[in-house]
Amino acid sequence: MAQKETVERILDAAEALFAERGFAETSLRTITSTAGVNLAAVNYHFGSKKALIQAVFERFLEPLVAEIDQRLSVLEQSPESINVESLLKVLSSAIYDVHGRNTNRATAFMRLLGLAYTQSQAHVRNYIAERYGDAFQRYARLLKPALPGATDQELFWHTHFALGTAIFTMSNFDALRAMAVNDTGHRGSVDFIVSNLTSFMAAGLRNASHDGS
Amino acid sequence: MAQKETVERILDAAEALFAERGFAETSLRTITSTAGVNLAAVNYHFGSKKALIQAVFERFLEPLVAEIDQRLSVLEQSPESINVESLLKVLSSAIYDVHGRNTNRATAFMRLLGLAYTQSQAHVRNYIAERYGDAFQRYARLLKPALPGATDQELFWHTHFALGTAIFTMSNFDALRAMAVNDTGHRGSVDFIVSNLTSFMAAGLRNASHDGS
DNA sequence: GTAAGTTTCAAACGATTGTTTATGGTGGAT
DNA sequence: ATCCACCATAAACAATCGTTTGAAACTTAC
Repeated sequence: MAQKETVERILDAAEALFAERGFAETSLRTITSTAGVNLAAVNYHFGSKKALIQAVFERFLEPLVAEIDQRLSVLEQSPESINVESLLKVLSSAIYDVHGRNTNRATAFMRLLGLAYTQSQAHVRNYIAERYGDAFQRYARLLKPALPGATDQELFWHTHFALGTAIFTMSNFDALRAMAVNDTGHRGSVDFIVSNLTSFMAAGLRNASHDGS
Repeated sequence: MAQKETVERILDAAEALFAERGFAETSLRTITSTAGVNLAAVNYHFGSKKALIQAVFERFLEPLVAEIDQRLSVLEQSPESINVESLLKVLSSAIYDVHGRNTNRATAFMRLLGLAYTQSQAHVRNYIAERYGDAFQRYARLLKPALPGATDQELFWHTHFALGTAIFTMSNFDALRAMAVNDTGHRGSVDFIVSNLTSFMAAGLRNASHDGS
């Protein structure tokens, strides 16, 4: 009866529970019990809870970064098509491609990315920075000529403003959608939200530099 | 020797520690020991840890919301001057006025606001939503005519995109400035960053609706 | 000075946490 | 069948958590 490996069942349960409640708020016992495995299995297969957290991130970041890297290479082959929108599109469609139409997993992934920043788990941030710093640098190098007229200082801050917009939205995705139902009557499709988010970020990146101050 | 009341010393320590590490990651024992009070004092004066968290929020949200409310009333007296920039300016200058040039406390305040969203403490979000929902609604009602052409759905999401931009930036203010020194050689003055942040948010709010999708 | 009310204090409580141990079971190779 | 590496299991471990307790210390009022 196609029993999943213990390791994968732990990763599945941990991913969902971490996304739902955060790291500190999720105990190994709830992870192992929803995974249907023994408590000691986590420490046996991963070594520690911290290592489990990193394993969860590695499992979904690895294919995502590979996908982004490939798409950037494609984009570089026709440099005239490189602009803010196409660069942002690389990110959103990479996410979409990796997780397909499994929106549950996609939103879990988004929340995890947000938690990586906001939950003060230093080891997670260090791990991500060390492992995927190069990919980020490559992206930044491509973004720079797409925003002519911006100083290095402005480029830095505007990039992180945009990053913050995306991460905040992602990490509160479910809560925001619930509020949207209350306030507007519509939950908003993922496509609608992502498209609006991209527009917002692009407009901010483009026009912030040319404003008053 | 002007000994602060126990209650205030607990609030001071809790505010700083919560902002630094989050709620679940901060134990009552570290709070009481850095405050120099007995462990039982928290439960004696506040009743529980949850009540302490809410008290921390109440202490800094109360004067801030009052300040914002007053500034909105002033703005409403000359309706022709209501636009995206002036509405954003209300928020930034209200924060500046409440915390003065005490940037330590201002950034702690911002991180707390961010944590209220990201850390999955439902009781905190419920408390804030229930207590300050009206103030938020008032702001949204003023923002709506300042963004003509946007549907209710777009207005909701763009507002929260902008909110996310600000909260993310502020809640990682120190870390971002440290990175800025590495990447650009400049730390960036508070005025420079706030001004750029405001421009970014205004541009996003303004132009997101008129784009492709 | 005594009594009542309020705050502080050290100590303990029960519950939960991540981790470890010691025991058994399983499947494949010799 | 014997051995061995691998994995699962139940139980216990030590540490930490929020909370409670009961008595001591202090303040206030008469």
